[in-house]
Amino acid sequence: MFLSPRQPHGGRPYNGPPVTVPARHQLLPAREVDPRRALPAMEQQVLERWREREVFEESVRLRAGAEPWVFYEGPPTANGRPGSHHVLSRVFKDIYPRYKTMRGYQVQRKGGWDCHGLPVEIGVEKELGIGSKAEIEDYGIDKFNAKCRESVWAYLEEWNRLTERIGFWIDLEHAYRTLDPEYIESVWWALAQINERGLLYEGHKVVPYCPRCGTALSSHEVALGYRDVVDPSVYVRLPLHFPAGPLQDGDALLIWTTTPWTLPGNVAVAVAPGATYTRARVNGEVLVLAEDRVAAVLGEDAQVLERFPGSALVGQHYAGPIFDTGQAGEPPIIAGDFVTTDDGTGLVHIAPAFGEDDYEAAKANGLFDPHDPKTLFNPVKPDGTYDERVRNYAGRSYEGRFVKDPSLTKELISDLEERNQLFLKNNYEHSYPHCWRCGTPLIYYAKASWYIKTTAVRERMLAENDTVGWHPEHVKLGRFGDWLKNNVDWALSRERYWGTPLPVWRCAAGHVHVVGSFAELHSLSGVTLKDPHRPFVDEVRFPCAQCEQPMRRVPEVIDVWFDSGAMPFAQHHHPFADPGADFANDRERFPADFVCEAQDQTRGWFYSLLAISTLLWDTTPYRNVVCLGLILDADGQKMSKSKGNTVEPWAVLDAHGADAFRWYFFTSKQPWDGYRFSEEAIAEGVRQFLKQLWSTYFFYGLYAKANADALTQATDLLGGVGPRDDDLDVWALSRTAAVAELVGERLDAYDATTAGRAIAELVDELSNWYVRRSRRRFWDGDPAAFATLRTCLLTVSKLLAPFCPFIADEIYDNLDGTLASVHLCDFPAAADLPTRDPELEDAMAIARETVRLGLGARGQAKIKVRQPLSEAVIVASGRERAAIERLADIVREELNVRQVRFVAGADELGEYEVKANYRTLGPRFGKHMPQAADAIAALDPAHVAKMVREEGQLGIAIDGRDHTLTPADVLLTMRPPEGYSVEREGAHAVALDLTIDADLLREGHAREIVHAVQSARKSAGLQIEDRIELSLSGDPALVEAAEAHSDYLIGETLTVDLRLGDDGAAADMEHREQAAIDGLSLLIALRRAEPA
RNA sequence: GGGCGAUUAGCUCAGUUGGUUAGAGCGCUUCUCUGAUAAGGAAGAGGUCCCAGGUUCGAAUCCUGGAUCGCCCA
Repeated sequence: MFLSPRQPHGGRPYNGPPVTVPARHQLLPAREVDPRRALPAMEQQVLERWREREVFEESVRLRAGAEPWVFYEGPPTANGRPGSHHVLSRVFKDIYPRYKTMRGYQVQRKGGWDCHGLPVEIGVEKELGIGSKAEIEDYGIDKFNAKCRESVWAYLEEWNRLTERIGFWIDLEHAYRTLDPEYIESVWWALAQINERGLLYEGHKVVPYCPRCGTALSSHEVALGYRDVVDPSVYVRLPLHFPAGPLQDGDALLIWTTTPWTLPGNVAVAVAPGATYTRARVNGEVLVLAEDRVAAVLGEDAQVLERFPGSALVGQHYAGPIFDTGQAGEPPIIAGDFVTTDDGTGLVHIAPAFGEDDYEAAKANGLFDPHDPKTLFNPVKPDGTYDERVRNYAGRSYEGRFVKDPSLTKELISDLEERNQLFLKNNYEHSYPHCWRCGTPLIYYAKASWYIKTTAVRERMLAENDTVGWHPEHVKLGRFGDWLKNNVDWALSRERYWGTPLPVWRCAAGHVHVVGSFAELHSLSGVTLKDPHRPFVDEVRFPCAQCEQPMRRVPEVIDVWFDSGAMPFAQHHHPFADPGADFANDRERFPADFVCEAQDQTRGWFYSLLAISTLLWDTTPYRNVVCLGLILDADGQKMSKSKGNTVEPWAVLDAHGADAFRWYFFTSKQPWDGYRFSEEAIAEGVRQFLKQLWSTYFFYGLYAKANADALTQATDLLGGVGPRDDDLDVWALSRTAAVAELVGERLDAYDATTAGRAIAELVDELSNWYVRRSRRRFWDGDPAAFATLRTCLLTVSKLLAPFCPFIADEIYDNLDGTLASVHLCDFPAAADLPTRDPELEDAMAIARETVRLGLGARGQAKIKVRQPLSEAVIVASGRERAAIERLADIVREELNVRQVRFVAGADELGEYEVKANYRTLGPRFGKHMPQAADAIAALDPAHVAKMVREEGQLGIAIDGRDHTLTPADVLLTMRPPEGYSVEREGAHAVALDLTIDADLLREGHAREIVHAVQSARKSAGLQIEDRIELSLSGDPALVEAAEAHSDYLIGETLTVDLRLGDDGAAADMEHREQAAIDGLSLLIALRRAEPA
């Protein structure tokens, strides 16, 4: 039964620390409710209670042995202050685990911290006032890394505080940390596994590189250093030795470059295979270039001799190399899909060591072996100077010359000129990246780098991705699927210091050994590392198994995304802590049922998780992913510290509370669409929802206290409250059940937004309809009303628990408290919920609509609702009429009329109009729909109404053919007559009789007087249950009205002694007020009556 | 340049498989109710559903093209 305490299924009884649950009658709340309670302060108290009762721990313990539901925490870095976007992801990481726990699953939540990486290093560099790798090495890698280790935790305390404050339940005490030796060992193990499959290799990566600092720059650093510069723009002839296809003797290819220093690295020329190329004659020579570029490059006088597609050039060779570098053979023309004809000549010189497109194109055409770094032709040394191979054809060496030296550029160009290969030179102004530290122009430069051959599992990753539930759905095939389709091998290594060391050792002969555990390293070298970080690990050497030469570790550390992507197993120190475990089939640990991060993680964590798990176990590491959008400020601007438009989480929490913060994120919009964040929006949620809920809860508490005696005796309602006789009770319970079903269904679909909005709607209905219409019964102490509202509130508190865990727990604890927290309860399931009565839900909707129309009619006539009227005339028939008749009392009271009368037809109130129902007839008539609609509109509405009512069908001729229409096919609409106070909508209208006779007027006055007395009671500071002595004097009409309705007056105002028209009595009362009613004056005097 | 998403009232957002006159909240104006609610209710003002084509009896919704904004990539 719904109200009875239940054992949560799938777990043991509560056996945590002793919990004090106040002994009390169940319909009575444990504590009084403060209507103006500040929510943040309330939340602090709830937090305290959670700590005392160990509610989080217990909520997990309780489900021991139950089916696991696995959550992975994507680790944040604690070296920066947490912001609002962290609150966003953390509350979404909280709501679903809470929900699933209440559904009976066991949800372990292990926290985690990402500790390595460039952001940490940069923070330390700033702190030390240094900015280059040389300076770090001068400072000492050991000391530098020690600083990094420290600074990782700079804001740990604030992270922990914020995590607790927002109600994010996660085990921070046993959080995994990517810097721990155990974690690193698991990462090593994974790399060794990948290596055993032959998927770890050394290749090249073309990176923005500062030749002076000798360091690669991150894209962020590159963005810091763009400057407008003037570079030479040179067009170079490449003669042909053996022209073929469309090419002829004496033709030359024409290429364009703004970086002449890359020409010695040339190994090919790329063309766009689909574009049109020409042989064009200008000044007696024939040049080959894209047709689109002829006029711009050769001038208007150039003569196009022949056109052909770029593909006709592919496979031909030109005379080369451009500079004498000792390269053998003639370089080829290849296809490049990146080649455009927007600038240059449509023929692009390819130097694979100096451009990413170049590198990929050369690799794709087999111009070097990507798995053998030595085969990539790179004549530039890491210090930015040419090596001994570069010379001109006169034999002059360029060895040792710095490639960005302007005088070198001049020499290279004049060398081309001397050989008659320079076609044109001018200047080119463009934005070019420079080193943000030293100002040197950056070069794109192929660095040796370690790769994981993820392309080997690309198809597998795509197949696995297909099984993942992405939210929003479009990420699967869109952003993420697209990324996977274009997957390239994972560049794993970083030439940095603070990171998981790459466990690769190599000897002078180039033999490679990948170490997969500390034990293995010990057995090879005899060394036991206390700290596996650099520089200690760098010192470990051991003899090569093949050649006996010493093996030394390569200097790189690994990409931090590999760290975090390894968390499914590394957080458990698998396989070292659980030898022999079948991890991939361990339902308690793998795969995750749920992960949740911001959308930028598609290329970050979501990818690294999938890649690693696919490499190791051929399977996805997660089943459902929720992607969160970006938080913008109220003007749609990205939040950033420099703009000063960030919203500090603490300010929001202090002012509005965690529930309000959470509620905003859950319900203001679908989370992946991003937010326009403002405190005002959060405050609105508080007013609209949290305060309304609190106020309903307060109302319950207030009247429960006032009726404590009656409720204490009403024990029969507690065993199990079935459907009540009262329509409002049944309706409220039915609506609650309906919303509970919907909320469960939506949360199962990871749609917290729709679920939350449904809860808000329910609370609104309870507050503004159920309670509003049931006040009298609460005033009278009707236990059924209390039991109903209590059931609804408790159900709401359970539905709301995953969303707003604080207010939900406060309400539960005070109204029920059987368990130590609402978070130990089961989520309301169908079997626990009150019975649905869809017919009544429907009827109530119609009744409310009728009331709305009636109030509209009153508004038109400008007659206050307090003034009773004799009659409301309602036009309705069939289902609607039955609904309103069933709920006539509610309609009557709400409209304040003495009776409601029904008229079946329009006859008395107006006329019908008849229209076709497009929805049913459209599919039937198709193209003939307009004729059908016309024919129906031409019918006599009264006849249609009669036929529909009496026959249930209607014959009609359309285009000379007979058709039978059902009542659903026609829509009857009211048209009101002139001069009536009528509100209408659809087939439905309400008219009010506006005659106010003396009797009605007296009753209206009586109600006004009661209202005035109630205000006086309130301003006199009386409690709602206080009895009073009351004296009314003044205008005779008012006194007369009070007399005529004295029973009503006495009952409403709790008067034990009523004096009318007695000025003397008024003089004795402490509290006197002058009231004006309908322009008449009334003196109200009252005092509290002593209890008998 | 490519991929993805968004565009509906002054603002924040709903809008189910295409169906009659496109909704809510906030804000504004007027009125009103209230012994729970700095709340609620009624009425009013406020819309080329980004634009242009197309499909259809019928398009905010489906298709094509374009614009603007955002994110990611190049």
